[in-house]
Parts: sequence; structure tokens; C-alpha cells
Amino acid sequence: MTNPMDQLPARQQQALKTRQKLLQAGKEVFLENGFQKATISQVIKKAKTGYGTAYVYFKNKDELFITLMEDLMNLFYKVAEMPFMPQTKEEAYENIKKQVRMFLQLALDERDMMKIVKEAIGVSPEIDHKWYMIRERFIERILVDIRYAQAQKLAKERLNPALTARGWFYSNEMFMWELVMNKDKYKLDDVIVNLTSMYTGGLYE
Amino acid sequence: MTNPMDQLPARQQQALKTRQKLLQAGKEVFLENGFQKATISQVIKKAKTGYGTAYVYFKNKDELFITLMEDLMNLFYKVAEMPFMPQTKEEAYENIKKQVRMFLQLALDERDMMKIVKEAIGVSPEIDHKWYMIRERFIERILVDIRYAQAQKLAKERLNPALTARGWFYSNEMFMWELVMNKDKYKLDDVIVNLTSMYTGGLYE
DNA sequence: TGTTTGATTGACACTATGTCAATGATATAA
DNA sequence: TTATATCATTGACATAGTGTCAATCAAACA
Repeated sequence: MTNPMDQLPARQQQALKTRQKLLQAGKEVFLENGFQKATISQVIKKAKTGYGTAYVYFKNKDELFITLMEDLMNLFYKVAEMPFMPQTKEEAYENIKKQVRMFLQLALDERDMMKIVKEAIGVSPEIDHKWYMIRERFIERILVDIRYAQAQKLAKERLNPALTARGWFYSNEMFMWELVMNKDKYKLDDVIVNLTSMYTGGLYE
Repeated sequence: MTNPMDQLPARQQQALKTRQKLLQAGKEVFLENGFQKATISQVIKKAKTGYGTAYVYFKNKDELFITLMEDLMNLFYKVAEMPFMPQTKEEAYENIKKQVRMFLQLALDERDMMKIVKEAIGVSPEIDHKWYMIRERFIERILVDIRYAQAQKLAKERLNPALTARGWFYSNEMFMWELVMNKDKYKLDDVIVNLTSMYTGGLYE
């Protein structure tokens, strides 16, 4: 047994346990009620702690939710950091398609939580900022990829790489939300292929 | 004088005037404080009416804001309905560019209000739905255009027109918000050209 | 065992919402 | 002109949530 809690004095163990109880209860309350309708009162009730206790561990509802979000966000960061070094246009297409699939699939795997995240982004400036950071990290990464493709003479050099990277991420993000909110309206594969084809080849002959 | 109010009995005139006072005060309060921080109390104070009066004319803060939004939304509908019947790829490019410019310019002209709209979309499901309708109207219109271009053999027929229309609107919308929230970060013309070029021609050679 | 430290608590002050019975002003009918 | 009906207006009230803090309780330590 190497549970890190074993080494701590009983009092800190208790504190950690209380914190965990609040997080677990918080997750349940958020999933059941959505972000706006969830209240601290519901959380403490479910966690079976006193009212003030929640405020000892988290500044407010937003901070509690951000803590819950963090693991999820790290998964997104991982996808953003995927390597990209194609030698041909075809290889680029396959690579891009793969990354799009990973991004969308991750969002769908965490669908219930992502729905709450979307709601929370609109309501809480702190959470909005958190998502903004993820977005910029993706865009930064795409920018590197586009510059690489341009240097390799694979991609059109007259396009502004920064704007192109941003636009490309935006398309992905919006379809991601659409899939999360409205899972059965689209076939995932169709979305991936169309997105990637449009990006690499454009609409007109 | 053909002011429609002249023909109404004095009592209804008074009622309309009170409603107008509330709308005007509401607009000021929203612009000064943003959507979330604005309160009904601030509005009635500015409108110099009793507290309950606001609730006579509007169900709640959301409804009051939606009423304020409506004129703005009609301007967007106008842009969505622009005709599109190009004969050549070049003509299509110019047409599209023009519509993109009108869309982005409109949002920038109404920048202060659009900022509040963005905030309100995240907070209020009713307002979110209102924006959703505008979005779908644009996408519907783009879909017609794409089908037309495909029928004319200008656009690639293997692309899914519904998904392509959606993706294209999403890119426009996201850059619109980016410009509204962050006006000086980008040059409008660069955004328009890059957006349109990507859409019509894609990234890869 | 007594003392200190820090985790836990719920009562409290505060802010906002939406409702409603009472009030007041205008329209209508006698 | 006056009496009555109608409807706009009002603010006090019930309700619901937030965040704070002084008091309490239990573990750690000397």
C-alpha cells in the first residue's frame, strides 16, 4: 500500500477526506442540476458537512467546479501536444484527421461533463478563461504545424498562418460543441472527413 | 403628425411611455454593468418607476433584454438573406467576401451591444435560443448557396453541403466574436480575406 | 493530562428575485 | 357631473441563495 494519505497525520487525512467528499458531492450535484442551478447548499447536504465547510476548501461554486474540470482539461492538453511531421499532402491529411478524431472523441467520451463545462463557460469568467487557455494552446500548436507545412511547400504560403490556425481550431471547437450537445444529429465520421477535407482542400474546384 | 401613439387613449399612451422608459433605462444599465451584474432594481431606479412595474411589462431580466436584442437581430437576418448567384469561381469568391464583410461589419458597428449579447447567450437559455435561431437561418441560407454552387459545378460535389455550410458559418461566427471582444488584435480585411480564401480554396496546394 | 492548534459548524447579515393586495388615475355609463 | 369599473402602478413581503465569522470540537503535542 502506497496511498499517499497513509503517511499523513490523522487530522490532515480527515481534512483531505472532507475535501474529497465535497468534490464528489459537487460532481454529482453539477451533473444532476447543471452549473447554474447547482447550489453550495445542495453540495454540503450531499457531502454531509456543515454549511461553512465548503467555503473552507473552495472560494465559491466556480472554484469548486474548476477543480473538477482540471483533470478533464489535462486530457485536452495531451491531444493538443500530438506530434505532426508529414512529408506529403496525403500524410498531412491522415495526421490531421487523426487529431480531429482524438479531439472530438475525447469530448464525446466526457460528454456529460462537457455539457456542464459549456454552460459554465458562459456563466463564469474564471471558467471561460480556463477554456480560453486551452483554446490558445491548441491554436499555438496548430500554428507550428501550419508553419511546418508551409516550409515543406505542402501548404499555400500566401495564407496567414495565425489566422488560419485560429479558424481551423474554431471549426473544430464548434463542431465539438454541436456533437456534445446534440450527439445523434451527426455521424462522427462524416464530421471528421468533411472538416478535414474542407481544411486541406477548400470548397471550390 | 402620424405618431401611432397619438391615436391611443391617454392611459395606453402612459403605459407605452412607461414601457419605453424601462427599455431605455434597461439598455443603459446593461451597457454600463453587463448582463449578469445588471439588476431589475437598477433599471427601475433609472426609469423612475416602482419596483413591481418592471414585472408588469417584462417577465424578468432576460425578457427585457430579449426585447432590446430584437432590433439588432433583424439586422442580422437582413444580411443572412443576401442573394447569391455567381456564374464563376471568381464571382463566387467576391460574393462570399462581400457577405462576410457585411456580417463582420454589422457586428462591429453594434459592438457594445454585441458584447452584452455574448455574455447573455452564456447565461440565459432563452437568449441562447434566440441566437441559435439566427445561426440556423444563416446556415440554411449558406446551404442553399452551396447546393447552387455544386449544381453549377463550381463547388466540389463530394463535400457534404450541410456540414460544410455549418462549418463555414461557425468560422465566421467565431471570428466575429473574436473581433467584437478584441477589436484591435486583428485587421478586419486580413480576417475577411483569409476566411474567404480558406473556404473557397483550402490550405494545401 | 493540559494546552495548543486547526478543522468544522450553523447562525447571521446581505443581496437579489418575483408576487400580490392595495392604491391611484383614467375611461365609461348613468 | 358623478359614480363605477377598469387597469396601471406601487412597495412590502416571502423566498432563496451567498459568503462570513465567532464558537465549538477533536487531534497533536509537550
